[in-house]
Amino acid sequence: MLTVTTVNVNGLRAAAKKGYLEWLAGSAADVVCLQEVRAEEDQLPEAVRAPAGWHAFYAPAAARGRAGVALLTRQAPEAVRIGFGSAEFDGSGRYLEADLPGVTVASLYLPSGEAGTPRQDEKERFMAAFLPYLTALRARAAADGREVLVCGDWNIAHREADLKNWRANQTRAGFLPEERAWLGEVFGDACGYTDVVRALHPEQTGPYTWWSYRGRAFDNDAGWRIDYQVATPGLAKRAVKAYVERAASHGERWSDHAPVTAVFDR
Amino acid sequence: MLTVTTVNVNGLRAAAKKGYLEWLAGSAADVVCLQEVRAEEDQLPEAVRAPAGWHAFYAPAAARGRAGVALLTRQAPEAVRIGFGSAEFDGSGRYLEADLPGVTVASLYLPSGEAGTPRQDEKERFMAAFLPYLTALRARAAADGREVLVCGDWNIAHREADLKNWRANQTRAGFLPEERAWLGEVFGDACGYTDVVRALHPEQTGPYTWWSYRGRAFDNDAGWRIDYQVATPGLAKRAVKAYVERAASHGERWSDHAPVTAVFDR
DNA sequence: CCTACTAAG
DNA sequence: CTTATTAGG
Repeated sequence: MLTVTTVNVNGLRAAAKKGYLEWLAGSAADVVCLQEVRAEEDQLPEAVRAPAGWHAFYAPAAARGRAGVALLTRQAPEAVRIGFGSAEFDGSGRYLEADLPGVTVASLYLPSGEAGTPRQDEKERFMAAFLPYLTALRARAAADGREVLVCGDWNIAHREADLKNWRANQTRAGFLPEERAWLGEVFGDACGYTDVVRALHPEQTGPYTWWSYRGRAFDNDAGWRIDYQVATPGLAKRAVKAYVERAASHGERWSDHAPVTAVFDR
Repeated sequence: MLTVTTVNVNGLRAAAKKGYLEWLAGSAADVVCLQEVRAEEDQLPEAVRAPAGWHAFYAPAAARGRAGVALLTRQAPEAVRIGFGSAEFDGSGRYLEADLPGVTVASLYLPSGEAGTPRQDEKERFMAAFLPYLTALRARAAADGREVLVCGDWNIAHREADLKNWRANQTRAGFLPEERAWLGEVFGDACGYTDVVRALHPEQTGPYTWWSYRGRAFDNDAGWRIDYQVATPGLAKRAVKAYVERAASHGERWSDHAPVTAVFDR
């Protein structure tokens, strides 16, 4: 079995003060993908930076306190790589991948965007550069006899079932038609990846993975499913279980996102 | 009797959440002078902006969240003026005065400074501009048959008894020789004001009015006396009592400064 | 609303 | 250490 969890921690230092380490201690995952670390390695307490029993790898953003992805693995990876060959984004703390036996696992933090602003243009540039990489990655992995799993905060809800108020959000970043279409391409024949959670739960609403801190979004379950495990078909077929930890195992919420876990047969 | 209190609140919004309003409700003062309000009037809850039973006047800084002085009076003043005729400082939220029957009361927040930096130059420019104003204010008030009381955070400890570790602080802003000499001029014959608390307690160490939030300054009583009530001699002679509220009446500390109160005979 | 940053104290 | 700011989410 291979168990993988992905979670946007919304600031690893803050999360660690609110229960992240207790959650991690109770996790049975083999690999944990983190997004929005928002810290350099040397800003993290040792127990947070490299928890006992884990190998930890970080891809911080050049801008202090912004973005940042990480990977925790129980077994040492064969290789770890930062970025996806983009001059603009490789130093932005948004993509990190590790080769484990038979599978490449990546931690992705796609830009959030904001409709009608330069940050939406940035998101679109990221999407434009990342789709061909995903296609090439799948081809490369297939040639090597490997599977691929790209976990993270994709900052796009794919379909109407993936967010609470889809009608009101059709003009908001994260549910724009062009964003949904782009994610459709990721899951389409040419690119060829599978949405692991949706494949196992095709009729379910959500499960949501993010609830804004504004208003009473969490209490009202006004959530979005924007965190995904995106797998090559051979790996997706081996998925036996997938779930979102809406209620943290240890009391309070330590992020505005919830951990998304998938279990794969070997 | 006229009772006047001055206190640097270090952010009125934060102070209000920690006990300032409860302290004010227990105050017997006729006039309260506030410094470091750090808010526009419209950023303050109504109960904080204009507490019941008080007339409230504000002189905010042009830079949001910086400096800012205020005056609370139980009786409506005859007049209220912002600034002291300085193009550089009148919009900086550092000086506000009100005419009450027979006395002009001012709330002053002198720049903090930092030795060897441009902020120390700014402090020195303020001092250079403010001393002649104090002299003129006294003359003008005398001609009108009024007394003057300039209350506030002067950001200078006058003598060795006015801070805990004077030896270690001789090169630090707030106890530099030129700053001490300048305050000596305020209290000297040419300018002619009196340090009300020191006049009533000539032999006492302190009483300190500020303890840094850094380290354990408050617990160790490593304080400075930098908040003063500075009066014309006729008013200073009427002072019957003066004290510093090191322990807030209502439990916890709501500022790094303590209220300084003086009671004057009519 | 929340987490970072930075300036100021 | 604490208060604000701003940017980003």
